[in-house]
Parts: sequence; structure tokens; C-alpha cells
Amino acid sequence: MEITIGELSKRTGVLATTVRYYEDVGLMPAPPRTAGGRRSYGTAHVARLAFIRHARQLGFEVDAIRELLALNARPDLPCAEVDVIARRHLAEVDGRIERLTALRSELSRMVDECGHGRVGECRVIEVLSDHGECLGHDH
Amino acid sequence: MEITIGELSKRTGVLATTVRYYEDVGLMPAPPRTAGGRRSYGTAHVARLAFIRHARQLGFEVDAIRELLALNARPDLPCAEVDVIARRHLAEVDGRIERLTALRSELSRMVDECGHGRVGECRVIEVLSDHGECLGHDH
DNA sequence: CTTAACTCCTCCAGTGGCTGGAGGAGCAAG
DNA sequence: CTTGCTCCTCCAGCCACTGGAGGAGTTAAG
Repeated sequence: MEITIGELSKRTGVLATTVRYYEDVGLMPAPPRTAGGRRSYGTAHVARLAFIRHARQLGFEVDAIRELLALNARPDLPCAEVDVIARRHLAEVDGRIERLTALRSELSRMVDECGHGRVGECRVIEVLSDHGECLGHDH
Repeated sequence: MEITIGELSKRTGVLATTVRYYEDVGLMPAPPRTAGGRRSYGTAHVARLAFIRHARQLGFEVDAIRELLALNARPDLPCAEVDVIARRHLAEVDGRIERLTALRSELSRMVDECGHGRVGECRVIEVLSDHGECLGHDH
């Protein structure tokens, strides 16, 4: 099976330009070329790119994906490291959710208090102008 | 009151480099300069920068802040537009939280199922390799 | 008055993770 | 043979900064 970058793109949902970018940054290997100089991919490339795409969709950073790919290539190793990477990422996602939730409550309080009058008396503007108006001062 | 960019930075918690950046992109006005060519700020600048900083902390994009600042300068206008910007942003934050929460559950399921054996049998790697393993297929 | 330490100045490059365009060449169908 | 598509490389831009180089102004101590 020899497919073009366009076909690879269709099968994985990753843009051809992004595939070339992944090659540049070392996530994807440089594939063999046809006589005309075009990239020629096989099933292994499809699987690897699907892995990368899925990991990106789950929010893993490119560096983490590099580590995961390296581990994936060594199935005999204990998977403790994989676990560490995934848990680290989970903790980061938890942190992001927490921060966004706090922010959301600040925002919604702000919006609720807007009396729909003039800008001069708008609570949204007031709250933005004065951090002291916030319930949580941590942001 | 005439303060330097460093003092402005201290009072607002915004880096001096970032203040100059805000000037470049038109969020902050170009202030008067001293004889030696240094920027000289006053109380209005401090207030404006505090407003910007707070809005950024609440996740407003620079474009939205530009709009909010323009509205802030027109206290006689009805605050409907302010409301629209804030609600739009709130909706976006809600969307982000939703997506992150879905992602979090996928991640935590993945981590929970890891049997701490070899990479070859690791569920984390398997799930990443096969999108079909996910409960939510929307990401 | 000099010197050292500090802040400030401008300009430019880099971050992450792509995305898009210019300008040119390969390739399949009519 | 030509049309239209895909592909190639290289480079610039996105967002919102951040940091460094290299130079000049400023302040306090000696």
C-alpha cells in the first residue's frame, strides 16, 4: 500500500500541511519518495498519525506525544512512564477546568449584575476596572 | 504624578515589555516622554492598564478588550454592547469547560484502566492508538 | 567628578501548533 | 496538448506575549 500525503490526510483527518509540519518537528518520520519527489506513505504511517491526532485531540502536547511514541515503540518496557505522562496531563486538565470554572463564576456574576442601563453604571465595566470587586482574588 | 514604566509595572503587575507591547497594538496610548526619552505615565494610565490586566485574567481577548475600552470611554451609551461582549465570552468559556470536562473523563478512564504492566498491553497506549475505544467520538 | 549599578530605550527573534500563500513542478483525464 | 488537480519547498502570519542584544539615561556612593 502506497498512499500520497493527500490520501493520508483524508484517512486521518490531519491536513497535509500539518503532516509536513509533524515531519519537520520529528513526530512523523521522513517517508520514502516517489520518482517525482512526492511523499509515499504506508499503513504504519497511517497508524502513527492517527495516534498523534488522537493524542492532540486529548490535549497532549507535542513533547508528551514524542515521549508516548517512543514508549509505544518499546512494548517490553513497564508502562509506568506512560502512566506518569497520562496522569501528569490529567492533573493539568484538572487545573485548567478549575481555573476556568472560577473564572466562569466571576463572569456570570458580572453579567447577572448588569442592569442594562448606561455604560457609566454598568457592573461589567466596574468589575473589570476594580479587581477588588471579585470574589476570588486569586486570578 | 509621573511614573516610569517600571513603577507602572509594579503597580499593575504587568511586565514593562508587555506594556510596550500593549502600546504597539493600540491597547495603551503612547504616553508623553521625559527629556531623556523615557515613557512617563499618570493615574489614568494605571487605571487603564489595571482594566486591561483584569480583563485578560478573565480571559477576554485583546480585540474584546479594545471594544470594552472604547465603550468605557462612552459612559452615556446604553450598556447593551458591553453585555453582548461579556455574554459571548461567557458562552465561550462554557464551551471550553464542556470540552475539557469530556476530555478529562476520557483521560481518567484511560488512566484507570492501565494495569501497570508492560507498554505492550497498556490501555493508555491502546486508547490513543484507536479512537474507536473512546466513549465520546466527538473530539 | 567618576564609576558602578540599575533602569530604560529600540529592534528583532522565539514560543506552540499549526495554517495559508507564492511560485513552481508532477500527474491523470479528456 | 492542455486543463485542472495535487504536490513540492520556502516563507510569513496567527495569538499574546517574552526575552535578549546592544546601547543610552539615571541615580547613589565613593
